[in-house]
Amino acid sequence: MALDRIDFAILDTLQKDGRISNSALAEKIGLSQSACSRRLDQLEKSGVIEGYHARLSNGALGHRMTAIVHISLSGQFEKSLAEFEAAIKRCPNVLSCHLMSGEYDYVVRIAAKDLEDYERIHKEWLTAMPHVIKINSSFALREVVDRTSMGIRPETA
Amino acid sequence: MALDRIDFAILDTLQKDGRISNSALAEKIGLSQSACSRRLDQLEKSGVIEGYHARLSNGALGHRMTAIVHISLSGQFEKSLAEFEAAIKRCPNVLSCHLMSGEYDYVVRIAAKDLEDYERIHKEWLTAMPHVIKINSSFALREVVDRTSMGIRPETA
DNA sequence: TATGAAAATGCGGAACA
DNA sequence: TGTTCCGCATTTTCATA
Repeated sequence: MALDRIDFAILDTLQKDGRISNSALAEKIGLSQSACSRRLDQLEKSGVIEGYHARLSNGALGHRMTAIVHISLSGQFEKSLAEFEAAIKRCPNVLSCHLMSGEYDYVVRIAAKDLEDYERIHKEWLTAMPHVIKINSSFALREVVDRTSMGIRPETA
Repeated sequence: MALDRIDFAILDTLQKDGRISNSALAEKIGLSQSACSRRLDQLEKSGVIEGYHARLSNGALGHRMTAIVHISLSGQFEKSLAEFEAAIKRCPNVLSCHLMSGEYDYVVRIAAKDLEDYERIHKEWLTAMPHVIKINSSFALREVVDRTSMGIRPETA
């Protein structure tokens, strides 16, 4: 799907305010309401927009600690990977998880209330996952940036 | 702010569908439209809901590669950290960045079109940031989980 | 531009301390 | 008796054909 600068403007706006009304969006980017609505439909149907989500404050919900955990499995067979991934998806404290090249198999970001809570998660979830042989935990002192998608650069929008 | 199970149900729903209408939300959680709207206002004003965002497909926008980069600075003075963080915030390819305890100072997640694009980002952005003395890049083979906030567990909602 | 749907707001009433 | 929250009705705003 080919995107033009108006599409990028729509994406940029919706990335910053996912609940903006169609009429406000149309006015902001200088399009009629109907044209704006049609483009939005296209962007959603084509999969460029995957969904809309409320961003909740982990802190306000009592989760003030972020851990970044490097995990290795005992083997890299696809079956082992699939079993581990199914398990990690079930853990509600997992914010992100990537299968990696390099020294460790997975990098996992975890939200916890505090160190005690992290200990629980480590014990009840991480060490209980199938095929895990090595777990290396680091803790975030500060969150500097956190977004799900790349910023739309002004020069492309 | 004290949250009850109705609040958790609202948060859970909005996390999954950030553009749901107030009336649909009210019906889903079994509340009148006005009561629902008031609670939502409160959740927004109190900071539990930080915002609403469209989730864009990095793939559909041409960014098919995710790198996880560990970065060390030459000193951990607050001034050095602040200068580095100001610089990293300016890079549009940065998805997340955390100041860490442990061996490396920062863990940074980066979106790139391909390896060539990553080389450019590495050269133009990462090595150009102030106080950086060590950069260690790993590449994601697969994204298993990616969310900004913790899942609301059914038993709490 | 028109029509119906949805959101904001004000008011009354119930539950509870 | 004061506070908090629900629900209904009105007004205004918005989505969509």
